[in-house]
Amino acid sequence: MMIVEHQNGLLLMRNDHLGERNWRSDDSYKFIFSGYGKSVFQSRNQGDITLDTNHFLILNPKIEHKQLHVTDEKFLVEVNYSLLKEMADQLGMVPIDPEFAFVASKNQQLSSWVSFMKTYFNHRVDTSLNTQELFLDNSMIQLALLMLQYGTGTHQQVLPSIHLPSVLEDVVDALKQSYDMEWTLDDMAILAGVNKYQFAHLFKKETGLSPYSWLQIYRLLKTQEWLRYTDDSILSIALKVGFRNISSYNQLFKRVYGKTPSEFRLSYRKNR
DNA sequence: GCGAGGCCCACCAGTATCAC
DNA sequence: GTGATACTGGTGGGCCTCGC
Repeated sequence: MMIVEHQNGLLLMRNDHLGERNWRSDDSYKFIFSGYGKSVFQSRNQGDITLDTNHFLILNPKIEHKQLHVTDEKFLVEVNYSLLKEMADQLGMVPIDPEFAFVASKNQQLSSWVSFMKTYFNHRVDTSLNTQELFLDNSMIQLALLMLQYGTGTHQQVLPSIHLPSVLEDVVDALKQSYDMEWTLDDMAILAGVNKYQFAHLFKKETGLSPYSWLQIYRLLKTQEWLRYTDDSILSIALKVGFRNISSYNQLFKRVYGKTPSEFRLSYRKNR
């Protein structure tokens, strides 16, 4: 087991005690990475989430959660609220606290960051405290930036772009252009030129989300701007982006952010 | 009374898993 | 890698509550 503490957070790698009985919650953002096989986490308000190999999850401050299962190794970084908020401000993101979506994601740059950190800490020799402090100063800033860039959340209006195989790239472009249309798995598979089983499998492997879930999350992110800056009804906003009724929109919003669209709108206006 | 939003439930499309 | 199938979760519609 290895725990490295730093003024901006904490890094933890362990191969024992991979399940937790107790609910946890504190004031930091948590970056959780699944390096070997499946990991399952549970949030008190948002249900369970499964991470496959190289998928990550970001938990917001004060989210009550516990880890149900981890394969072989737990990799977790706590990033202090103040660092992430400062980075978000410097990047000119919306003037509210970033809230990350409760979804599994995959990103090559974050996978590389984790891999580099593991190599560094597994092979360091006689590193002085000053050296380690300096290394972590920069590493935590890098992670905070990557989280804001590639973690899905309220600070974004579209899903972060990632490098995809060309067979998926065309489908994702079409979904982005026509997100308000009705799509079926068959439509997407035909566009990709593969059968729907292959397509669904590949899509999940590359993005961390199933095709339909990806589209729903994309639609949901699109609605955030309307919720913040207009007085349009929740119903009309939901219909605008392609949801067919308000109840499915409400359900998804609550599962992803732990609050309803009207609560989201209210919290933004309170903090403005 | 009316409209907006939330909750509940049955149905079915989409997803995960397993066998080949 | 592909296809079948059991399971999951999104959808649609009815009903309830709340505020105007």
